[in-house]
Amino acid sequence: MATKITKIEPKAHLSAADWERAALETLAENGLAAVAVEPLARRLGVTKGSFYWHFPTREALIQATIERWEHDDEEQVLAPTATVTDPRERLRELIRQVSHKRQSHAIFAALFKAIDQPLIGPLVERVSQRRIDFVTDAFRQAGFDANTAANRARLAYSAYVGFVQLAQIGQPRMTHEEFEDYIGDFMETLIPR
Amino acid sequence: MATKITKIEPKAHLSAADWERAALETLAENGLAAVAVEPLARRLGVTKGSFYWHFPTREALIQATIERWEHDDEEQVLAPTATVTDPRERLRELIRQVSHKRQSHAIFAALFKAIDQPLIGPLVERVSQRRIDFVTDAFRQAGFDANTAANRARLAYSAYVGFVQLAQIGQPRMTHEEFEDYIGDFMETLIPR
DNA sequence: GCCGTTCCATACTGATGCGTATGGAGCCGG
DNA sequence: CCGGCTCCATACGCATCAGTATGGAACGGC
Repeated sequence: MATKITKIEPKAHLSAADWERAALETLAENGLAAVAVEPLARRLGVTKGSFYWHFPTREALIQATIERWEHDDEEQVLAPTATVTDPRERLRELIRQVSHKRQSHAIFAALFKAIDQPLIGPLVERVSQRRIDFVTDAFRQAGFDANTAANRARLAYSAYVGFVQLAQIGQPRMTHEEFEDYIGDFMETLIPR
Repeated sequence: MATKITKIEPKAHLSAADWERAALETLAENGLAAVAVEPLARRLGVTKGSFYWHFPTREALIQATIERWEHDDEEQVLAPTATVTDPRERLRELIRQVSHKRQSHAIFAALFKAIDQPLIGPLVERVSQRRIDFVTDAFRQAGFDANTAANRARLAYSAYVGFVQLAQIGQPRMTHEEFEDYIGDFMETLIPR
């Protein structure tokens, strides 16, 4: 009767990867603070006796979880669009790719909320640097001088980060069409023709 | 006798406003979670016996603190620039005003981190809506149609929110001059001439 | 000087989390 | 079929924080 949030139940035996998956989901849904041993154990239908067999500490779980995420994320976002040769089209493709990954947005927003944590701050910094560099390169190849390209990349990435934050409160109360229109204006404003 | 982290010490008697000030500072420095009764009491050099005389609960302190902030913030940011008649110049003035308020950025970032809290989410939503509306109006007066103005305002506000977040990790590792240059490009890109 | 109000200290309870210690159930190779 | 390995349950200890109960010090009005 009591809302148990999200219990997953099955599976006789858990693996470390199971804990990491549950941790990432909980991170996206309820933030890093909710990635706690006992609540996770309840969610998985076991007790923390199980957890401490797979991981030495909570920190180790978080470490493993975000490392996996960092790896997967780069592989699925930057790498595919990097193959587009035309820099403007590459940027547009990146924006199209990124703008629809809602689960990814939730995770990224949760990471920003925990940016003061020792494991999370450096992570977000690494990821952000890579992404900004990626976008900066594209703008340079599109004809901007180094300085202007860096500024434009900062602006674009800031807008992305801000959007992800605002999406949390449904602030841009937009329909799907309005959103597509926004993305269109976004690209037209930031990417020169 | 050992001084704890940022102890404020003096003052024989505290008022509710003293607690609210300490709460806002702690919010900016260490986030909402750090706005806890006992740590705050330690910071103020008293015990929580004092706190519970001034406030019925921790939530009441947070409520009072953010209400004061919301009021002061609107009065000090939007109201002054609203008097500028030319819409483009009004936007530029707003950007200039906002871009240098570091304490305000820290508070706003902390609020976003706690956006899932019942008191904070609606607050951020109210404030964001006001600001976006303010900017949208300016863009419309600058000649944009309603739809494009709304999109441009969303973009500008998202970039602001994202910047505030990124400033936390010193991500835009910029000198003062680089920052001014960025703000210049920011305005040139988003505000038509 | 007495007294009540203001402000705070002390000492609880209860909840929740991390981490540890230990034992026990099930399965698998010998 | 038995000892050992894997995986987990149970029961601790320890810490932190919200909130309560109660008493006490200082101070002003009378």
